[in-house]
Amino acid sequence: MREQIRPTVPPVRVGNVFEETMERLVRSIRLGQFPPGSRLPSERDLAEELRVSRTTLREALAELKASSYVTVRRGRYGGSYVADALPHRPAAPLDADEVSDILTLRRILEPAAAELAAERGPTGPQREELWSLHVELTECSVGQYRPLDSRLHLRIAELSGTPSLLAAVADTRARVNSLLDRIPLLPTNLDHANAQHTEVVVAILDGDPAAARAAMLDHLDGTAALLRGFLG
Amino acid sequence: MREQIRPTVPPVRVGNVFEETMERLVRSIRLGQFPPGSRLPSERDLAEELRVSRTTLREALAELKASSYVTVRRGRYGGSYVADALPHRPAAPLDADEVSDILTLRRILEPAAAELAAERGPTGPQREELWSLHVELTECSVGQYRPLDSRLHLRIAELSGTPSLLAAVADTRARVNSLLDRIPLLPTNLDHANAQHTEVVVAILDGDPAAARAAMLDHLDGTAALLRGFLG
DNA sequence: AATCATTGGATCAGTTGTAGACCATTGACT
DNA sequence: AGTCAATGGTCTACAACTGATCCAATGATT
Repeated sequence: MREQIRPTVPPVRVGNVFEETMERLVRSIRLGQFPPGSRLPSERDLAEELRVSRTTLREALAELKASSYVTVRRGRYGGSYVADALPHRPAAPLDADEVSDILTLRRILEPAAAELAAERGPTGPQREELWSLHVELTECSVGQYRPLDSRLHLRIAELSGTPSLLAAVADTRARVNSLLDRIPLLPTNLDHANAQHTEVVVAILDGDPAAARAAMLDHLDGTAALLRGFLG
Repeated sequence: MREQIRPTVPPVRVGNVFEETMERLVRSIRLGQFPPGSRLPSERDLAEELRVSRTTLREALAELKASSYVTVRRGRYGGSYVADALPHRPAAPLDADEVSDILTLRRILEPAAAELAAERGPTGPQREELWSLHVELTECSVGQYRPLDSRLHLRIAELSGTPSLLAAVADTRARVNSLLDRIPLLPTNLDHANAQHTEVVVAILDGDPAAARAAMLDHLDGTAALLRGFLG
């Protein structure tokens, strides 16, 4: 008789509400969803979006403030403002299996997203925004590169017109970011990445799905090689 | 000045713990992770896996029992047993955007999973199990088809050797299932699907990635057309 | 027939998270 | 200079969830 194989059922909840909330916020900031210098929604609004009590949200915000992710100002027109340069994270050791897992999934998702974005063809304002995001990325300071890079990639995924794909890309990108935090950010690589971004963006604007996919694949394999290199 | 576009931050938690637990169990059962007739882990074990108190888990199980997903027996060697034929779900109206969203993502993930599975090449026991799952599917009763079908697809995703991909496939498959629950299960389609499954499985066993991807794509587009047809 | 480990069933004190009201502060606007 | 709406800061009563203990039932094993 065949041995009964039962994949484990993943936990309903990881950590408590406070921890999850905290993680969500850090993630959103590192993904460039709230770019450096921008303002978070008011506590009341954010709590509602996250479906969390304001009390709990405030605990998380206090933690973010303590780790200097944000600065908080009171009064009307006050709020929580994202720091201009994000704090460094404690570097955990790289696990080869995890690296391979993340990179494999990303290699499936992002080229498909770029391809779909090119197929759909962005509207006028979307075209301008996509290009300006790219330009902003080439001009920003090194300390702001990662979140703005993520923001560009997420915007492309959004242009695929497939919300679930965007969510999946955001998930993997958050994980990739935590890997990238463990290796240095070299100017040479940035130039290379910027050139590749140009290719991807142009292909999307040209409505050339195959080129968009190919350029994205090329781009991803670049950083993938970089990451694998740091595994020894 | 460019209008500030801020994608919404998804909720930290959807529903309360009870509802989430309940949903997880229903999902696992409908995905064939606990096939018809099989036994769930003991309440203590399940609660631990789901990271939920036994109290809450029991509330969810009580609900499952009430909707005749499971039958419960007391005493040693007792436990919760999955029903032989799963209950029908209330049919919500099909939303065209949601259908397209799910099908698009699935079309990205599952062919990639099949391709990777073929590339890797299953080990001896895995080969036998994969084939026997397929055979089981061709021989089962109509009431058991959906969960066993899902189980086969998940097993293929698992053979990709990429845990995150498996998780993503499971997610989309759960959503596809909820769509499929709204359209009838025609014997003609089943025969067709079984033939396509054969192609996919054979390609994987042959270690032919391109064929595996192509066969899976073909298979998915079949049911996709079916679903789109029911949108009018 | 008796044993007993394992399972579901029930209860309760303690902790975590929520909802809402209210206060304190700020700065654009009049 | 004064107003006031929106924001962060604080507190409290309430609900949800936990974890721990104990009870009741079952059936393979002896």
